[in-house]
Amino acid sequence: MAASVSNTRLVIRQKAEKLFREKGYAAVGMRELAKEVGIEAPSIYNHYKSKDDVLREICFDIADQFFKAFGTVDGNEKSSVKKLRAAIRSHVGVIANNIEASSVFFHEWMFLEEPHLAKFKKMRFDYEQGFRDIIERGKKKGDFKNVNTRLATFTIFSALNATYDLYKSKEKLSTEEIADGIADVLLKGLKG
Amino acid sequence: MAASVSNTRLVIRQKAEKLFREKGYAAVGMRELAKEVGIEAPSIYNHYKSKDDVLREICFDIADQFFKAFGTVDGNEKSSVKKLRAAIRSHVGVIANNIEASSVFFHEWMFLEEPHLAKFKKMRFDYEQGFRDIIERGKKKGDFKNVNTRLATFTIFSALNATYDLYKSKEKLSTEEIADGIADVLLKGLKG
DNA sequence: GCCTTAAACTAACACTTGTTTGTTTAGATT
DNA sequence: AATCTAAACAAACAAGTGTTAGTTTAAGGC
Repeated sequence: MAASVSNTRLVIRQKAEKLFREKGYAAVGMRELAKEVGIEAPSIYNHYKSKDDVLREICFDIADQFFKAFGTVDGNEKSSVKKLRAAIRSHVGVIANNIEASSVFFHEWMFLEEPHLAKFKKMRFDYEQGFRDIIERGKKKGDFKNVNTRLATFTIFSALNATYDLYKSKEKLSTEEIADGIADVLLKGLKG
Repeated sequence: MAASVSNTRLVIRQKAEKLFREKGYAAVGMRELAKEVGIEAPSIYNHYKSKDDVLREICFDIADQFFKAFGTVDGNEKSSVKKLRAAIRSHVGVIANNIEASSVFFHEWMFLEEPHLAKFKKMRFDYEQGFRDIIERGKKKGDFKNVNTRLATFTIFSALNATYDLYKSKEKLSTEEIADGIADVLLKGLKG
């Protein structure tokens, strides 16, 4: 039941995620990708229309996951601090469940071809807007300091989107430790 | 006087910084780079040994600047908070003075060939160690909260190394505003 | 006016790029 | 057993890759 996607197609995608992350999209050839899968390059075209098609699937699948995860953050009843914490946890959770793919999402999206590139940029802006809204409302309610919203959002995403590096390092941290650790630094600050 | 480096060599480097940043090292060809300079591809080899040679000069020059800038951070008399602030200002200052090149430094170093790649990694580790030391000493002195040093350093560098994005955006911020704004968020936190 | 030298050029090399074409293989369906 | 189909393959395409060889151009010092 449910042979919805062939196994080969899935392997192609997983190996693409790994290779695109390791070497960058432009530096990975179709023959190299095929070899990693254990087939010949033209066989990939039985499963994907083009090289760009593989990248597109990776990037937009992660984008969907970010939106879905943010959708679970409760809308109105929590405090801004709790809301931001929940959003950070959701975001880091998606990265944790898609370590290689999310790294590709963050660093290789620029190789998407139009019109998908424009659509991607819009989606990312809309997603980030959710975070900006939390901060704006939090500032008005007095939950947050009167910081520059853009600078704060920027700092948050910079930290969150680099968490890939933490997962591949020696000192193992759980997703909760990473999410809460970063949230602590961002919310309470370093100063003792 | 002081025709130490020809003008063409400098233009090659500047255009390389721009193109490597825009499209990624692997996606930029020597013919494309040459065209941007206004010469033919083989002429580049009168000034640089190879494509990798161009990337190497860009990356290691920025690395030197980071070390020199960190060297100006006063060693012993300041509080840890002031020391961290000074280090952040120095770091952001280097990025501000080398917007394109520092973006290449952060995203394209992986394309360096050995043995330079290994040397680069070591330099970066040593540089980051300076920040880890500040935080460690600050924690011992009670200037900082008892946070996870690695997580804190990670958060700092994630934010600092993405500042390139702030410079190319519409809402113009000065280097001081960016450095102090990020430092404020990191030190004092968002919570009001 | 000649010689040197730096830096440009054209032409080409060997190889790799993403992709298409046409064919074969193997497994499932009838 | 015959048919259909998904998915593999080898061969080849045109274009592009970094780089080298050999040559020409142009400016400066004697």
